[in-house]
Amino acid sequence: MPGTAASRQFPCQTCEVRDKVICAALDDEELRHLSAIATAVELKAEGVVFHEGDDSTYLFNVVTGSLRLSKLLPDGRRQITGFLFPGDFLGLSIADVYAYSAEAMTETSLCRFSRANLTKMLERFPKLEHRLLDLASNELAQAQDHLMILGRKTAIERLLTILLKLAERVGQRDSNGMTIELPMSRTDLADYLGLTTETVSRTITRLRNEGAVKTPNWRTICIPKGVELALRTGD
Amino acid sequence: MPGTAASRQFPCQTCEVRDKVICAALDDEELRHLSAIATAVELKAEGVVFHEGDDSTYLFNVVTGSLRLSKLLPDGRRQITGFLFPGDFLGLSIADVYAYSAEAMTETSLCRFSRANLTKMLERFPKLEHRLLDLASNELAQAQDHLMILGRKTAIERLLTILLKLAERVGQRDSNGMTIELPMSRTDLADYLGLTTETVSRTITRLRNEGAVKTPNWRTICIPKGVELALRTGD
DNA sequence: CGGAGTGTTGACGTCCGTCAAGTGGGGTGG
DNA sequence: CCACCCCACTTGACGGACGTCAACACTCCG
Repeated sequence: MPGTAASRQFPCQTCEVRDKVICAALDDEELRHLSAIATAVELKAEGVVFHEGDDSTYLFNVVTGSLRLSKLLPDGRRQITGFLFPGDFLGLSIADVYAYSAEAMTETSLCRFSRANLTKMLERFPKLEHRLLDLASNELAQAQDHLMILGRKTAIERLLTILLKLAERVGQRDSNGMTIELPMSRTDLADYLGLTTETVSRTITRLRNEGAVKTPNWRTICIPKGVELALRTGD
Repeated sequence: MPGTAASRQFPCQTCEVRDKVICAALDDEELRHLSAIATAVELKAEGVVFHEGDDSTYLFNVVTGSLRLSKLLPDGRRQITGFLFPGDFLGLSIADVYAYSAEAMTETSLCRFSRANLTKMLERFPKLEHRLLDLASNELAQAQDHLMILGRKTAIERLLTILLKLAERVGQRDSNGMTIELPMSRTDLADYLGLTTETVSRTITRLRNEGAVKTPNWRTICIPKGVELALRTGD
């Protein structure tokens, strides 16, 4: 019966990412405790979560929206190390400062934990720490794929690789193939892929001319069904 | 008194990396249990620990020596994702297969755990899992630095970055500056830095001509004291 | 309608890759 | 102990992929 102590709803129970990120490791009773130390954070497009070098006071779940993680060289050169989407975790760091900046690419909502509180939860629920290790291992594997992109792939291979990866995260499948609503600018893509905006633009044009993709507008990319299959099996 | 049950030595107690890797998280009593599931593994130079795609049955501590981790594209292009030295941990993977190959660059000894056994230990000693998360976070931060190298730095910057990093891990400091005994070939360096052996060679030559390094022989690089300082402060 | 921002296209330059020919040091064997 | 070879490394000549700089196009605003 609703309203009784045993069945009262708390926010996490109805969360869009209840079965992802760190929450997936906990049952409802345990999640109630985690819920108590969580704070909702809302960000507009281009809003800053934290800067490289800030004290790493908080950790976050991504609930809705999209983020970019980036590092800067002193002269301004930028490398984007990852794009985050709902269900991703943010803020793992052994040092006491963040090793990268995190910015919203679109309107975004996060679930925030203070490091101190979360550490206590980890001690209480070892399952949580196990889940974090899984997430970290995943990130590590992704980073290694990214290293291969940057170190050894050509511009066109880089672009196709990330398009396929984005298709898995944010793609809509229909009878014609995949449609991707890009949350990021050409500059963001370039800084992720180790290229310039001009090269990204030229490469997309080349793909369009070859019939590999369609671009109804700047932020939308369609991959026809046949092409997608060919790509997954290796060109 | 030596020889009694309470004080009997077991191998881990005298291990060179007792205070590093995952063992640092445990006291002597706990370490005794970990010791029971560990197997020593010895490798010659160029020996293979495992291949990309193998079942990830084991995890390892690096005790002595040096390893390279690498991924291959179908056409043979190689990206080295990391170099490992004593105290590093090897084998973190969420999937049931390794995401990269691991090969010894020099004579190497490892401490091997089966995944199944180690998982049991993690349940028994949450401190161990916490330690693994720390190690994974560290690796993640390293991977992000590596992404910056590959995506945004020039050949000479790439080389200087890795030389400084190697100096920290395997460098000998004396009155003249740092001396690095490189465990890896030019090809390994190239595949780590996203370059070719020719470019690595030319870049080292250039550094030598500019007086930034000395190379008594192929595998030895010296960084004079003044140069090292200039590099750390940003050229 | 006009301006600003993002994306595209073009002309040209450059850094690094490719291909090929040395060079030198360590190991083997005579 | 020396001669030879092998392999890793170096060096040179050249080319190409991508970067740079600049002009232009499209769209979203007011």
